[in-house]
Amino acid sequence: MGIYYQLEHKEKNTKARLGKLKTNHGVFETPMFMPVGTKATVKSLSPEELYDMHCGIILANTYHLWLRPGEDIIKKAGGLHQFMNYKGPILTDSGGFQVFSLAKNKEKDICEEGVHFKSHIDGKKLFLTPELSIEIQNKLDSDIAMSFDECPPASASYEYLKQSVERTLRWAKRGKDAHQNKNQALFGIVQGGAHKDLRKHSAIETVKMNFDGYSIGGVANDGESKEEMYQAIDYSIPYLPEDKVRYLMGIGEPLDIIEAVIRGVDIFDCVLPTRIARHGQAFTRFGKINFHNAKFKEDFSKLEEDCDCYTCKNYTKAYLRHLITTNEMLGARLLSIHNIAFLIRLTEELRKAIQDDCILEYKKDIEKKYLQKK
RNA sequence: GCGGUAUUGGUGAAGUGGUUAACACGCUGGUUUGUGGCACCAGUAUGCAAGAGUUCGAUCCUCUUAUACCGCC
Repeated sequence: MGIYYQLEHKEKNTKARLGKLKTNHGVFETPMFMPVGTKATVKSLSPEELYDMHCGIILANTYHLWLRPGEDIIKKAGGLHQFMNYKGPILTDSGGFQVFSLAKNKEKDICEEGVHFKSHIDGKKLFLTPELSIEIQNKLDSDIAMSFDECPPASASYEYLKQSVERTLRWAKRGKDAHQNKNQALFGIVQGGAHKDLRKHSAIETVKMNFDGYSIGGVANDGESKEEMYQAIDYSIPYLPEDKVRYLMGIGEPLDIIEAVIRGVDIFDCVLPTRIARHGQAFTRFGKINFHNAKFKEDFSKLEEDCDCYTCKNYTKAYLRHLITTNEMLGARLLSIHNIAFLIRLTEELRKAIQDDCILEYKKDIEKKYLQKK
């Protein structure tokens, strides 16, 4: 039955919206942050833990699962949910982003038919097409599949972006035609860099194809500025239908999430909470903190006193610093738990603020604390 | 007591009679936004055991002292 988005409330002063997304694996409220589990695992967390953290939906990656273990094995296992024992909704990214990062020579490797690139595992030559990406995702049986798009950086030339948008539209159509799995939703992706006309055109034409939801892509791949990100959102949102969910791909800095929600976005995904955790950093209300910093050596307070995550309930900063500086795997795990909990809580608070029509005040409050640095 | 060898930053250590003493680790900061990559970037000895001498110039040569290790009495 795919998915169903229900708009529940529009915030009075901004474009922020509160909604519910119904999937075959449960309902979750939006705005929502989606942790990234590229290889069918959110690094260091068990699927059960994630589920218990009220994580609405997680993301897995078509490209990585295609290479290992292969979509047929996952199909044999009974689909991605069965395979990884995750009860909640799962979205699969199409591999479009990996194409961007793995195709060496863009001109040569990206052609109308699809993309040539080399496996990051063994260097084997691979060819991914919109049809193949969708076919793989059909087999993975995620709740939401993503269209296979080209994901150029906003810094690309206008001419390049213009052609890229057209190609992504053609690929979207091909993917939609190839989509077979009736239980799986399919999202379209709006591209066009930070150009008003390209975003508008991309959005309008993508919406014409009538996808189950819409994404804004190309804002988190190669040093896009905040300004470019906001433009990409603002130029796309007006052309997206109200009754479909909106997903901003790759964004996860707390303040960026707030800005994007205010501009009308519903869902986010980002590797940041788990990646910075592995590098010893944690989100807090008072900004990001770095456990490599010597000042935590004898700090026996909790990471965040008012956070109810497993890490904050049980461990001190001094211990977390010790785990991080000694490169113990528990350190990365405990910080990942906290960082994901932090972003989930942030979206919870945003939903409350939308409900109460006070998201601008909420933003001001959070910004003041977040930027002051402890 | 006599001989030999050694003594370079927090650590392990390169090195040369001549502008800013290599490298690694550690340490101190920072970066990370649809995850190939627990990664990347930056800073970190005004000084080469101490003192004196030779020299235009010494961490590198000479002497004295200290310390360590190895022999011998």
